[in-house]
Amino acid sequence: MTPSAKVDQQHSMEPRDHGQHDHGACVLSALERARTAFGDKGIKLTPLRQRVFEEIAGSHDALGAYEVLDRMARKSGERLAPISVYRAIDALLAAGVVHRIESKNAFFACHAPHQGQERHIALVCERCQTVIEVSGADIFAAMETASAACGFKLSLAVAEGSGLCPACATLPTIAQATGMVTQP
Amino acid sequence: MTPSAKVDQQHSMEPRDHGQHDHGACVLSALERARTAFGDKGIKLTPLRQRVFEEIAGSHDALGAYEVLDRMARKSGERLAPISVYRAIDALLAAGVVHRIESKNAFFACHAPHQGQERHIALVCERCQTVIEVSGADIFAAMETASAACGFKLSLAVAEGSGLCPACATLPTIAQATGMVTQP
DNA sequence: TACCGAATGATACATCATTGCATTAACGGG
DNA sequence: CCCGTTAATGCAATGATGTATCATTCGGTA
Repeated sequence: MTPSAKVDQQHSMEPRDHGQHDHGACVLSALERARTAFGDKGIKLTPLRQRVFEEIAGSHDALGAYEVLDRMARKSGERLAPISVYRAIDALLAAGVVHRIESKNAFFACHAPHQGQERHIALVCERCQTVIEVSGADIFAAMETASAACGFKLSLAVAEGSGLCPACATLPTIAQATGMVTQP
Repeated sequence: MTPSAKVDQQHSMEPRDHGQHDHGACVLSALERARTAFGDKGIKLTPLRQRVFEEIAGSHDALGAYEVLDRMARKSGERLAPISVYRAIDALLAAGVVHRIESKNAFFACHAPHQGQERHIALVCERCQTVIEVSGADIFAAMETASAACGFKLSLAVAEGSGLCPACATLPTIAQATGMVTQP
């Protein structure tokens, strides 16, 4: 991790990088974990799937399928059919290297592997869009308890949140401080 | 779905009826609560909003916006524009008399009011589609705890589940074993 | 009356996701 | 090596969900 990181500036649209973060290295390690996951599950990490994964992992955001499509088209000049991206995403979901955020119809890459069987929940920053995952064992246990208490046999649980990530939460609220909001 | 079928069991116009359940009365009381909720919040329960609410409340399912649209069109012969339904639903959401299920892009009516500030979670039956709500205080508390533990300032939490409702969970499973099509 | 704002209507478009079928790549057995 | 099977991809169309924009109506009210 060289502190003199050559920062990838090509994604001019993202307000990424509060805090410094070796993005290249982080994507590479994600890719390495993906290879392992695919290997373990006996699914093939094809070039297309890898490209899609890199696109998703290369943003810490949750990306919609069409956003992935757009970004890949911008890079390669060739626009895939939506179904191709969806199929690739299906494989990535099956391998467990990306997850879906139901409340956003979008997908994000695990950047920390889920060791063991522990369930996690996704937290989406409303300001910088970054997605982080936190352990959700207690949450899912509580959902199970609440369901069982009324006789409901829970088979699938969804839990996700949005708000401000640690970095954004501690930021001074510039707009308010400078009074620059034009309309109340 | 076969359009030829006279009886579209799942989405035909009414009676559901696991156990006995006075549907008319239940919709009326939902409507009464809706009136109160709209009054309390200073929002108007217009005829259109009421029609949409009746459609949603008249099913214990979660309905998609287009499903509401279809049902209303079948009844009145006039097909609204999608936006009209979405606007009505927005008002119903604002009044708190319907909720959205993120994982289904669908909406359902509260059939038991949320007394006090208590948060609830929706549980959707995979067999009969009925939605029930259960208290989710522990769940949301756990989400808050998990978020706070990593410095995330949670402002919106989504938790929902699917599985088998009490009625369906206790049904003999023979039907599944024999591959028979079953009805709620 | 004239005006204002909220609600609705109407058209179009944007976004999310799948179906069906044709084509190509990958791989193992003759 | 060829062939057959299966997985993966390409391609066109369509379904499903949701929004932007602008026009119109309607109820209150100054």
